Amino acid sequence: MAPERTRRRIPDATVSRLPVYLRILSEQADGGVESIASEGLAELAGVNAAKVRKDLSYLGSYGTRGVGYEVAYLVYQIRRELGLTHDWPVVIVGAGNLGQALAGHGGFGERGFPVVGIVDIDDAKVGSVLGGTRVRHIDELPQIVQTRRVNIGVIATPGSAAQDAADRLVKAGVTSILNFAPVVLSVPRSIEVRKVDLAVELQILSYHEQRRSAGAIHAVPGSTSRSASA
Amino acid sequence: MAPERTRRRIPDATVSRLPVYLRILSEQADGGVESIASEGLAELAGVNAAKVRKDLSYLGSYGTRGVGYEVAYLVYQIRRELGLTHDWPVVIVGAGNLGQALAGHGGFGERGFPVVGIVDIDDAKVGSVLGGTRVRHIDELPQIVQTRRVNIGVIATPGSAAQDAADRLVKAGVTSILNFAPVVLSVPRSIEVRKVDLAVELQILSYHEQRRSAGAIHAVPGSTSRSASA
DNA sequence: TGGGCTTTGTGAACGTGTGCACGAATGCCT
DNA sequence: AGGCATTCGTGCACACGTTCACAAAGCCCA
Repeated sequence: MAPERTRRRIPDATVSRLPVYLRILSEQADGGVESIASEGLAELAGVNAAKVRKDLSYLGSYGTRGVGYEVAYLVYQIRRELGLTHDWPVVIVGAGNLGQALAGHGGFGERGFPVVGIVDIDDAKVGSVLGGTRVRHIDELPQIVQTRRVNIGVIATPGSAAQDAADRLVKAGVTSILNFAPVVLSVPRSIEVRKVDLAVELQILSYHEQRRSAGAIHAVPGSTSRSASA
Repeated sequence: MAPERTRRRIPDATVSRLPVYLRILSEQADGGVESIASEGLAELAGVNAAKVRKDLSYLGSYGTRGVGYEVAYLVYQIRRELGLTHDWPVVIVGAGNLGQALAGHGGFGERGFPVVGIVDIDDAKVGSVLGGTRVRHIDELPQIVQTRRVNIGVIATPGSAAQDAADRLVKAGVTSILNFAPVVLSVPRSIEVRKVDLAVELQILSYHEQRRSAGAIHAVPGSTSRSASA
């Protein structure tokens, strides 16, 4: 008895590219560009032009044939679709190296994700100030989440503490989690989890390096062409 | 016998899961587990058992029917396939917030990716010590890459400096890049690039949150089941 | 006004990834 | 030794994602 989809479902692959388009289009808008063709956007995004058109078509038909897309309007539509018309406060769990870097980074708030709380389980870390936010004890998590209406939590703890952090976030009412710990989290299915794992990324690169040195006695021929311009 | 000299190509999706299996299997080995079935590994990795078997089958047939996989041997095989039989030194470009966190993280070296250099373009940052490594000027990059035989570079600069960092890394001889800057890099096709973009991840979560609040007036029914055990 | 040029939007073909279902292989028990 | 329970390896069908190719739709200019 699934209720009718009020809105078209956008494919995951497209959703993951929309933020890239959005950033590029915003830059173009700042640079005074008013209109852009799928070809141009594709080059800047490093993808195929047909893919750009198909991706944008999921938002509706906002292009003009023979002309292209109006940058400002496209920015507005993508922002609306991604839910970026208002800020999403986030709370960071873990005030170690990574938590500090994330909080101090600044890019969060500027991009619509203000850090409204940092918590740690270690009393020694509580009280210090990171990026304008005081570190509080993890027991205060429910209060922070509820008073600041936080939906998104960031786990920046060591792997050993990540599952506990996730449990606490879920219990406090967070419904989306960005996990930097190298652990497969176990959470209710209704919770959206995304994982960023540096070790995995490096190991994937390692695979390709290994493959390169194993197979390629003769080097890849003339591959100096560039995929996109700066 | 060594039948095929041409190494089977492993699908990208599989390559990205092998590091996860590897971590889990290593933990199991440390815990004294000697044998594991695809079902068990699948649960720990949060994936389908058939997928695990298919993934592992690309390495060759290292399981025993009716029994499962020998953990230690599987660890060895995955490490070999991923090229983790030796260390891969990495160099970090950018000694800002993120670069400092990465260098100080420690997880790099432990996992076979020792940080053998950190460089920055800002003289003010040169000379300070991060995670046991002294920050050097970016002009020294070629020397570091060559003397330490570095294949992998990490870009931890602001977006505005990322393309320059990439150009310098490529020129210095690096062939794989892990990019944390929110920029689509333009590099020769022969260079392997992986991108980690916090803003993109948060915006994807935002999309799902927005969708949740837009469509679901009535909440999803009883979805408290867990996908995997801790 | 009409022809030509440009660029979108999308059907269709192709490629990649996922998951089921089942034969084949192996160990264990009687 | 033979039968049974278990688990791997994989063929197959389906879902998802990518790319091509082209008609439709718009602008510009003579």
